[in-house]
Amino acid sequence: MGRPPSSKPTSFDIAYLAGVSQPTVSRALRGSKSVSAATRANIERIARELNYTVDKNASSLRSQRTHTIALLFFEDPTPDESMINPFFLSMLGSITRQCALRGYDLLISFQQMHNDWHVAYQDSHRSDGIILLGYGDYQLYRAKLEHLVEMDTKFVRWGSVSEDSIGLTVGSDNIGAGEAAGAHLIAIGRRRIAFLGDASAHAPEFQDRYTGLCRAMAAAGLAADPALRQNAVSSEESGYAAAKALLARGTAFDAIFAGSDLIAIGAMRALAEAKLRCPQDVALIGFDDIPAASQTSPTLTTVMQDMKGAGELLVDALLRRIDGKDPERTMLPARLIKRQSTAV
Amino acid sequence: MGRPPSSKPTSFDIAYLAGVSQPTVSRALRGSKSVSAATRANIERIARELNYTVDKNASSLRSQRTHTIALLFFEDPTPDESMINPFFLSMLGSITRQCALRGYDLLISFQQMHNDWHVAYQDSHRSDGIILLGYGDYQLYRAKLEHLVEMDTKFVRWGSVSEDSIGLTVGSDNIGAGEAAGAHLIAIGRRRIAFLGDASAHAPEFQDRYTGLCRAMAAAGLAADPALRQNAVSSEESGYAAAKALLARGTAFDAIFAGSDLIAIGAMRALAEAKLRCPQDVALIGFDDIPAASQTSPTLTTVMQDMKGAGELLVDALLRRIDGKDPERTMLPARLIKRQSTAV
DNA sequence: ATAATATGCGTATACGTATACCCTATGGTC
DNA sequence: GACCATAGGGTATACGTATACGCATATTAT
Repeated sequence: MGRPPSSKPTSFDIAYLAGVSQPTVSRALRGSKSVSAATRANIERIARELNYTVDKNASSLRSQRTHTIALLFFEDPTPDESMINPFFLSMLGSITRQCALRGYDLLISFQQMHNDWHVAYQDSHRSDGIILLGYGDYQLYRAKLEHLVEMDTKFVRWGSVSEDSIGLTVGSDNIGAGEAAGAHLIAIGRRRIAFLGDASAHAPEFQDRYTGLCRAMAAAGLAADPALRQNAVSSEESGYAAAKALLARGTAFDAIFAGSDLIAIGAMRALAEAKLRCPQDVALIGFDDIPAASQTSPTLTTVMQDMKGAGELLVDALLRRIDGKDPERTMLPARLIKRQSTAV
Repeated sequence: MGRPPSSKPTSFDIAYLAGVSQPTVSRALRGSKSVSAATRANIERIARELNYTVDKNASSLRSQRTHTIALLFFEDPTPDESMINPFFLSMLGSITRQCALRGYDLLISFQQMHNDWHVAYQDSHRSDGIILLGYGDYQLYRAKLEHLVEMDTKFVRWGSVSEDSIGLTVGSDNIGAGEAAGAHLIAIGRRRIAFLGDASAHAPEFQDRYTGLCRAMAAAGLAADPALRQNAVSSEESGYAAAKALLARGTAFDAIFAGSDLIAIGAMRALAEAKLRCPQDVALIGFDDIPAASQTSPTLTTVMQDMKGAGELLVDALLRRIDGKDPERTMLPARLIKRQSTAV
């Protein structure tokens, strides 16, 4: 048989040159121990010379393993279509790297929540598993998640770990972080601590942060005043409005713990307008440590989530799940970043 | 033959249920016109009922088309491994969306420049084409690019379009943008315009921006003074040092065009230290419109590149190249954003 | 009416790999 | 010396799809 050296080399080409059969080539390159060292070395040499690479499609088809992970971003329908939540973007780096490290390819896709992504990715053999990153409100597609579980599709998602979970969830220790934030405020002498953040089941992370705050207060013998809890979604506008509402209500407070930095920045503006000094009159803590948090005046004390660790943990957890094992760990510690807004 | 309905449905299952042969199913679902409307409708109905999706691996293997694009990020080896250049990240959104729109999957990978990515991606049939995003210095892997061309691998990269290109390049109209920046400075009465940016062939974008500036000056009957050109790489430190050097040299100037915002911000600091007012004494223009540009004091006039258009154009150009056609357009207009640093 | 198309589909096969199974030589065991 | 395990690797085949080809029937042209 003539070997046309022009076209991409296959395992047959190598087999021919090495004087063995094609399966032997496959075995040698995949590390099967039923190939002699000499044969394997020879095959590897020839493969290198020919610039041979295993055809991923054929390999995946035969083995039913793609060595690929799909990353699905979910997004609110936003006017500016090219925006991505910077918070999740920062995870992308570590996810990519962790995948590469583990020998997996990474497939990326943005999804509107109403799409049939759960069908498209479960059966088309594009990936061995799925990572879901979204805006937290998994209630909206609970049914689809349940469908994934039913079809035994492997997936992990980023979210609130303590929540009654569908499938596997990885997330920051929001309760612990909230507790640390509360403890810090108490340590600087604050007693009347307000919380700004969505109280509904649609935002379990916010719930957890509030729970942590309450826990810290309880530990200090304080009671959380329900009147000091004000709803807000994660935006500057919403934070501004929430702080305004709180002020209008007239209930006294000497600190605010905001569910996110955006909320905190909005609140900061409301405080300034009300001629309240931060931190002297009202100390302020945010969450996320977005870049703007170190640019505000005063700079914002906040909680930094370990995005690098998050990406790695998501990948690790998913790979364990794919291998039929259970992940050891799904919660990540977060770190309090102390800045001027709590420096008294 | 029994149909085990438990396992993932294949085209054979559909064929059986529809009473046709498997190839007919394939033809029907791929839109071949040699299938009757009735048969096609029936097949499509059954496919929907079974939640059937085409097995991507088998399809790609047979057709030798993956309908997947690989996006390769190149990065300087950086201590913080999870950092991604935010500039390229902002392109990711539009690239992803454009891929989805065109029915392509997107494979993402970070690469160190020394790796053998050119081998791994050209032959393993993972993708039909490659998008390369990096830090501009393609000289460093010129050989690998030539290898890609030689192997007839389809790829596009982001960079300086005017440069003597290997393969297909998409980029902003740096010359036009430089010209616009120069024209603006001249319009506000500036005559002695300094340029901060790398003059070597490693930074063709900077070269182009300078060329544009010279062109604008020439159009106004002015000559660019070579003494007012100062080397700098894209970092705040380097911009600071470059401005310092310029000031130390004592050559008079009333404006600075910086090759990037980071350089401009560094220069702004040097000006402040030298007790020079911006823009009154020295007007300043940057490039890129990074978020910080609107936070500086004074806010920074700069050039905004069309990242959304860039992503779309990269994908479009690559798909045309894959189809054997040549792209119509590879250059994107950039837009001058006027802020306080040139407001006199 | 007969030949020339076209329509709609079945038959056979290829894509490149991985694995179940089988076979042949060794070498050691009793 | 008959017996069995083991190493090393060949044979056959499956993974699920897409396409070249052929073959009827239906349609039109002549």
